[in-house]
Amino acid sequence: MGTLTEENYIKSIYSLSLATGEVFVSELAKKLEVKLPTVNSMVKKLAAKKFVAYAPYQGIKLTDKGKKEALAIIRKHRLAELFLVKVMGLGWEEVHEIAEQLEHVNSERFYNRMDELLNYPKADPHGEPIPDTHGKIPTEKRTPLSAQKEGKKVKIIAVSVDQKSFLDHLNAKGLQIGDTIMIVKRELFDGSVTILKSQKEIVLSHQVSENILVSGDET
Amino acid sequence: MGTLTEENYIKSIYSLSLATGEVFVSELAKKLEVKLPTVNSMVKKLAAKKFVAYAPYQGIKLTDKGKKEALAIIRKHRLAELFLVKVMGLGWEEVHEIAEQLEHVNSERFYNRMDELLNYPKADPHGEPIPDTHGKIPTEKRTPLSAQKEGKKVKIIAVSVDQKSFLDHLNAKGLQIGDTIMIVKRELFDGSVTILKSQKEIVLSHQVSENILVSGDET
DNA sequence: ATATAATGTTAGACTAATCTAATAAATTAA
DNA sequence: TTAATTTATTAGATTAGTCTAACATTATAT
Repeated sequence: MGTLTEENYIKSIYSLSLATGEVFVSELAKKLEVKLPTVNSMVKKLAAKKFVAYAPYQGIKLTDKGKKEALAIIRKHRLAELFLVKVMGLGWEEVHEIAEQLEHVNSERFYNRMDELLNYPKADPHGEPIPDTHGKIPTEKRTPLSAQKEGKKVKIIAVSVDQKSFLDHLNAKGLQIGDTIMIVKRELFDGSVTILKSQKEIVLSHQVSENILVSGDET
Repeated sequence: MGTLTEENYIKSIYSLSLATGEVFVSELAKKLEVKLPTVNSMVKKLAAKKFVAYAPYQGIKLTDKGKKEALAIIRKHRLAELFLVKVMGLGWEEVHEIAEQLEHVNSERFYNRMDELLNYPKADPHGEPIPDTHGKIPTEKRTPLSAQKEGKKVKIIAVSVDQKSFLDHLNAKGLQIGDTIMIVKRELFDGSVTILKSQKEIVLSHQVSENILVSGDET
């Protein structure tokens, strides 16, 4: 375990490097809302502690140790979110901020008890998978709603953003994780998508539909 | 709200100054496990922020602002402890450490929801009163078990220490908050006390009995 | 292929929280 | 009532995390 700040860097490096396996100083600086030199010196420190592999002017990569640390934090964050929703009755759009704080609580007991009370859940309220104590992530095929063929029937399994404004929008449209929907129409002009959920048509902008993840393959 | 460190200083100042209304630099240093100059500079900072009133070589006193802050932190700590016991099923002897971390979580929503789920409780698992959102503390007359007359029947309402070793000891003796007991004998020699709880005699050392608080007046 | 733009690094300073060593004030004891 | 002891303060250094300004490298665009 590192400091709170180190944990936040590791978490961000993890999520930003998911796609390509590495992340650049500028991306991290933007995400963490600090200046480039700050990231630079922090990354050197994380490298000294063997959380990341890094050479000047190259991308930053997590080591196995760093990945393990990242997954431990993510596990805590997602368990906390689900706990806040299921046990404490809060809304999925308001738990992210609280979980950002709870994820730094250091207590195996606290988190293992949560896991137990929630009956070893596989995903958080946004559909994101919850790593187990060994850092193992349950995987399920998922693609953006925006990439689905017209006529296809799919299940919403996750959202790829957890900003309150976005979740509020989904709440307003009456959409949630687990819903089965049918793709009615994809507009070429603006990329908006019309879907059918229990007899009701719902129109989603491209920006929204690309952040809704559904079961199954790409088109 | 101050920093985490400031919050810990304010909390300690509050508890150490409960009896006399003030606390000395050396006491604080001991409690917080830091050196005197560290406390000295921190106290100057807290004074600049109007959390404490302080003049060199004098005792440290919380201002009204400081008291309010202290009570807000204590409220969060005690709610968290009770929540961990009642909702999460942890033991009263293991929740203190976790609550020390949870008390710094910044979320009205989180704590008010806890309060609601616990049905606006008056005391934590150790019997300590829980301040309300305005910092008001429910009071109840309480005196150490060690100061009770032989033959008296009293109810255990709190413990004045929450070290795991002490609570483990009470668990082993089968005593808990809410128990009604009778004082059988007070030994003059070593101050130990023999009590009766549901037909069973239990012997408690002076050190233990002075940290068990019971209903009612002094002898 | 060189100039320009974008990105990354180094140097040096700042704040928060801590420390040790030296000094000062207050208290206690002779 | 002075000396010794305890307690508190000041001065100066250290580490973590941040910043700005200056410089260096890499990428991009004529």
